[in-house]
Amino acid sequence: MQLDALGDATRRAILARLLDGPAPVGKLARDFPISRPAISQHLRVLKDAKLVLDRAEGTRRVYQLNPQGFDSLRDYFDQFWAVALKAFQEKVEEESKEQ
Amino acid sequence: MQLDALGDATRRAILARLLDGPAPVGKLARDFPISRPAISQHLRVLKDAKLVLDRAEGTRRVYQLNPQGFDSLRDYFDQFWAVALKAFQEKVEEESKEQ
DNA sequence: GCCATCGGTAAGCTAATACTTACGGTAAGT
DNA sequence: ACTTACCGTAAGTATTAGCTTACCGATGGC
Repeated sequence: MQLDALGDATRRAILARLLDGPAPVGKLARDFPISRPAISQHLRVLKDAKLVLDRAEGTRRVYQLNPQGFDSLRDYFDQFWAVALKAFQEKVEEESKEQ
Repeated sequence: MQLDALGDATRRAILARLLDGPAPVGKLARDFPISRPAISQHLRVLKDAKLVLDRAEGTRRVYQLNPQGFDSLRDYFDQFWAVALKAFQEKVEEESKEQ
């Protein structure tokens, strides 16, 4: 589930960083106060969640956002949201009936 | 941040349960395989994240979804999504240029 | 007033997870 | 071929987070 991967502030920061464009692991590591292996581990979680994808580029490994994971997350969220909105609406109607 | 609260499967299940309507703590606890205090603790996290709100009802404490948290979460997500989409688009354009 | 129900919180345990250092393997440059 | 740069993974540690039991206060019914 994508939300498990998003439950960590560092991973969200990495994703935010990738909004500026693809970046290799080393560059990301330099931008963050934690070690390169730590970044690698976060990237693996994000990759498993399909939130990022990677490609080899010479000796570097470039990571970028993966639309797929965000799509399915959006679907999940929209669906939840639709049901919730309906529930709120019904509640409001009920309350106005009680008046 | 709401995403920290959503990073736990049990809390997501509690929220999904609350889609069916408001419920007191005890009822929620009976619907889940964990103890009542555990539910209470999850509810506190959800409340801090403004994803649920609670009201006293006699000796019971009834919890329900809080639109506020979902709104701000949606804003955050939409904003991220907009930037990401733009990034993808620019990348596609760049690639077609390179052809 | 007394007892039962309900729920929040504290304390403590355990398991998960985020981090570090150390190592190894691959690609590029000289 | 040798060296350098880059990165993933394994192993170990420490912090965090979720859970349980135990306790306490508050409300409501008798």
